[in-house]
Amino acid sequence: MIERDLDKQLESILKGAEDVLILDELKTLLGESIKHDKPLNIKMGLDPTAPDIHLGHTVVLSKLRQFQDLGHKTTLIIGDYTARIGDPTGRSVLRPSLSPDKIEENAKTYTKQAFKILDESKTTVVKNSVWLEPLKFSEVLNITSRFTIARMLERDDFKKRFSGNLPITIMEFLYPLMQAYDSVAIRADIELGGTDQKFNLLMGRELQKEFGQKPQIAITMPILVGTDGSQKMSKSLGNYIGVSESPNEIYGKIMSIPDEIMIDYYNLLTDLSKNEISEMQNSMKDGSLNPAIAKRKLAYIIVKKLYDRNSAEEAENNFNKIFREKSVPDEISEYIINKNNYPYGKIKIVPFLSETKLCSSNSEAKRLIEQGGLKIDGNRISDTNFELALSDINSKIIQKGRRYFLRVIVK
RNA sequence: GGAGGGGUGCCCGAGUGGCCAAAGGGAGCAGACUGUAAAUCUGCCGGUUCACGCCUACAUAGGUUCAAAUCCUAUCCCCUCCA
Repeated sequence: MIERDLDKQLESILKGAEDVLILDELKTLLGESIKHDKPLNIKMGLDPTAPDIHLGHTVVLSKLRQFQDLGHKTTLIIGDYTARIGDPTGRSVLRPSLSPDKIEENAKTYTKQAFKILDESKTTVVKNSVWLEPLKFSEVLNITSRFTIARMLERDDFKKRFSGNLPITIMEFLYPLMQAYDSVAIRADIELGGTDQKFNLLMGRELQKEFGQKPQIAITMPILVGTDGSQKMSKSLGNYIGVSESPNEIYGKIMSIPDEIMIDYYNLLTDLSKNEISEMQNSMKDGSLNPAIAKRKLAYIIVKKLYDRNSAEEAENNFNKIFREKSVPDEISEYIINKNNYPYGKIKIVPFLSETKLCSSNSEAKRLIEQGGLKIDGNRISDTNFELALSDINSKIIQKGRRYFLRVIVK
């Protein structure tokens, strides 16, 4: 069922969006859709170039989800064919191409993870190899004849590479056209993407016109900044939060983002209304709301979104235990010692730490102790020659720094 | 086909015969501080050794030298320009 209230639809659609091309067309389209009770076809593409998706991807996915909640039809395109080329967007160098096997594998985990955000029952998933693979060369020529090099070079990244004498392959030129053809193939009414996708989304409009279709509306979403607070979230920069990471991990990583980007996260990743968010922003500014509290709430919301209420609560408790009360989490992984391996009943601490993988080498273990980062049952150990006595070590907790715990079990 | 540039530690990147386990930055780890795993400050950041040291490391394989990331040779890979 489509949401009948046009303004309500608009508010939801526009929240967080960077750009809508073209807004008036969108209004008309929504109006007609409501009038005829006919859902719109919303397109979003994902290229399975890596095995996991992260919060950055979920910005656009969440927008797609909103459309689902508004009663529209959504199509998630798995760009298995386009992934073979690799989207040149924002790239200063040629991407390495991926093997079909790898792509296939990635596609599986991608869709699975995307359903943490999307409503599976309302999503049509298709691979674009379905229509791109069988295209004849003559058809490709037909498509390519409609665009000029000059038009392609309007794109900033291509322009930079071109003028900087960096290579651009013809294949890369084809990428935007392929994505555009996806829109033709599924007769998209609206396509969603990151701001960096603007060019590609516009190509879709143009190609649809060439094929006698009504051009799609392009809605772009801002690029999410990574946990470092400065660069876009990406796996290769190591500043990402993966959607399949554990609740504790996600909660903690959110807590580690700089305060300044919190509002962005609220805007792009939560369902809070614009008003609620700006209220929060003001309270932080005038000092009535501590940023730490706002950040905890954010972390909670995101874990809840990706998992469920229970996981979010557990993650919160865990965090509080460790960092606020500086005590020990409820669940600690165990390390089992076989006492037969230690006939003298004593274990040297340094090799023990590397054996448990708490430290990656003896030197690191030694450093840790010298720097005061090791505690056993809350007592700081500062002697690198310390020895554990098997007789009283059972079920004691080894703590590295603040966040790593291990319970020792003697058997 | 020809000419040229380059491959350095987890990543980026400096280093052109000894003072180099290799500047600087980032990431990571630890400590202090904090109603945050924010910010900030401090320390650490190849392995092994109590330590002197030793071992492994600057694409790969050889060579020159008392001494090589740095010079030579071959090989592999990447990039640019001309055609």
